[in-house]
Amino acid sequence: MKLKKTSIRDVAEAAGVSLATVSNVFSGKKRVKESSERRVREAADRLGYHVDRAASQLRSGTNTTIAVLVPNIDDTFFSTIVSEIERLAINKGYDVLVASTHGLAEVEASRISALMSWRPAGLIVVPTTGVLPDIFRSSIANLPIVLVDRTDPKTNEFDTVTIDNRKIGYSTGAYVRAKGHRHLLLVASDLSYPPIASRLEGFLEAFSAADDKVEVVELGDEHRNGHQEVVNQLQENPSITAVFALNYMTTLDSLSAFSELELVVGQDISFVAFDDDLWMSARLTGLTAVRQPVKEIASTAWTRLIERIENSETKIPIQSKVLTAEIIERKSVIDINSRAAGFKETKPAYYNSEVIGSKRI
Amino acid sequence: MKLKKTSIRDVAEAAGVSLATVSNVFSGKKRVKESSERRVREAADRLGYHVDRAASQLRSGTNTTIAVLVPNIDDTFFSTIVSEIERLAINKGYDVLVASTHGLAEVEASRISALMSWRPAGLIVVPTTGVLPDIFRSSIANLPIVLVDRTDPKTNEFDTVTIDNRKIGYSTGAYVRAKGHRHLLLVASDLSYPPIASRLEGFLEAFSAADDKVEVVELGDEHRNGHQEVVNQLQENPSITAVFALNYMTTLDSLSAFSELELVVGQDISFVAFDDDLWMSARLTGLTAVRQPVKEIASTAWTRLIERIENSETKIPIQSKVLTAEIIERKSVIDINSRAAGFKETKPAYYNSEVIGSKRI
DNA sequence: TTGAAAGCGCTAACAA
DNA sequence: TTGTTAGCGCTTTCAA
Repeated sequence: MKLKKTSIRDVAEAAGVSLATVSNVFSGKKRVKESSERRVREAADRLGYHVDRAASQLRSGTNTTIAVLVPNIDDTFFSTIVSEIERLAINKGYDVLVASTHGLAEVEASRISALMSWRPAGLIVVPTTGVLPDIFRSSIANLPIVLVDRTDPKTNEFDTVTIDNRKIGYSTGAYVRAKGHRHLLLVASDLSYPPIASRLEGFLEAFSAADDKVEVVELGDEHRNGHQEVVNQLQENPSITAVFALNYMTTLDSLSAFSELELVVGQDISFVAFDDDLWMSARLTGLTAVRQPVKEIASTAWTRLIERIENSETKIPIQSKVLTAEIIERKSVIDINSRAAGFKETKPAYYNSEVIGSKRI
Repeated sequence: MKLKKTSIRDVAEAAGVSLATVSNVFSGKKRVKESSERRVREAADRLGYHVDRAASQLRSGTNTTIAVLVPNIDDTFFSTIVSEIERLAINKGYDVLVASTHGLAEVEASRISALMSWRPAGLIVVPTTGVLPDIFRSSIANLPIVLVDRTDPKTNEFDTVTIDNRKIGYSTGAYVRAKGHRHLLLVASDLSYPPIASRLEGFLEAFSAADDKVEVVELGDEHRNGHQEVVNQLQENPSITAVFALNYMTTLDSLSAFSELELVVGQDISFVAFDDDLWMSARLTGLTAVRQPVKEIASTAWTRLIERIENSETKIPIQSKVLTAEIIERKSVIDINSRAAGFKETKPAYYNSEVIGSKRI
């Protein structure tokens, strides 16, 4: 039962016009008499006709598709980027093709290859490993490409959009240190990822005085029971007063560890999370977190890409855009200075709600 | 500088074979002598050649693309579905085209239209509104389609995959009631969405005894300051002892409200969250939550779709698959019965960690 | 095992 | 304003 799909020819016949007229109605490239247009649209609707992109693209040689490759779609950071790029692209008449590597470096090359066979007008890639497959060099010559996040901004082969990881690491280090903390635990995922390494590096720069001490755990990017290692570190180093997670997954691992040790954040332990998310503020003790400007990262990447696409004749120099992350200060980092200075210790805030509380129970 | 893309012809010339041979090397549909194959692949690599899908698809009439349309990619529930479908599809040699409506019903029709022009082999749609645009009826005749989540399983036009929302609503109602709660607040997003309405309905069935009382707030699907309405309800009804959020966004709104009122979950107020997420267990008081079998939803939809695609000749009857959600019990729902019966009130668990705590500060 | 040639559905160039 | 026609890059006969 392989009934033929309706084609431009069917519509032309049904509307009593030529192929070219139908084409013009849908492409809008040439004026069509209103009455013809109406008949064409009516026939198309009735027959359920949609322009065939494959044929259109093949014939015209133009392509209004851009491809996006991310490590994981089910990671807020990446899905927000994809979502934002899609919004901007559609707005400009482009369609977006999304692929993910599911965090597998060996999948990356084959996914890129698959994307390439769509002949996209441009490519936005969040490299899974930070190292680009060689496939890029040969097949991608001359295709607009923007690399995002997990990449070295100092590369001079492609445009890049990153955040200043060293700087936000430094700022966080300085922030925590100013609050009086001197022994700290850094929870990293995979130190071989450039952004993670830079965050660490920046932090250590700010936290390098004689009496400063930093422990580092590397949990890997698979997060299998990562919190146990955090628990161990905390137990082995009772003088640790604060923890800084270097990405979202290790933020969760850290919190799990606190929960297991029955440590109250912002009371027994200070904490800085990475990648702000809605739930971090929907707590009694809001989590102080590093917020990456995700949407801005996406829009910057999009702007760079479309600029190259629309000026493919011009030689535009490679650009590396570095954006800035910020610390959203909430209540999870205690100021030890004031305590040391005899600051009057108060009960946790929610104790004041005993009245309401007891009314309810 | 419009340098021509390398085509199958270039590869054929470089390898000294015919077009057909190159085609066969990449499609694998006919045997090719090993030496020819090697020369072809070598030439292709050198020239950076990838089969042009548009041309391939146009000529062959076959299409290995499936399209997925969701309301939002940056929503864990949907992005997990997309991610899982993509994984399964690629495994079978299909490519996935993702589009989102950004929650806008009026965008839905145009997105579907755009997807259709790719001539996909099948379509998986999470309707934004629960009402399908008419476009479906005309243009989609005969195309395999599976509707997921926001749809009425009783439809007999398309295959559907949903969860038993009424049942999980009922179970939650029964659970909370068994814990002794009698006055409760339900926090809904948009009651016009079938799943939300069913959850509510099921809950009310279990919570309908003479002394039961349920307040319902509808916050809308835009979640602008939704938590304020929860705060109001809680203040107006001091006898409310438990809250059930009907979806993920209202879960966050509820928690924000508790935080604003300085109510400790699992102590001053009982709470059941919707859509389990990692952070819900990474807390001192883990959140009891309804977990939807997201991956199973995705794989079921995929299985149904591929079945139809691969048996397009056969008439398969419409199927409605209804999966079951489950309650993940943690600590956020207090058992009021035992309290009422003179249960010895204990300090919150983390008080036992004072020793560790004081060591740290 | 390979090659030659036709044609998928569309758009662009040109003619009317 | 509309119609005619060639051909985009590929796959699929069919013949060698």
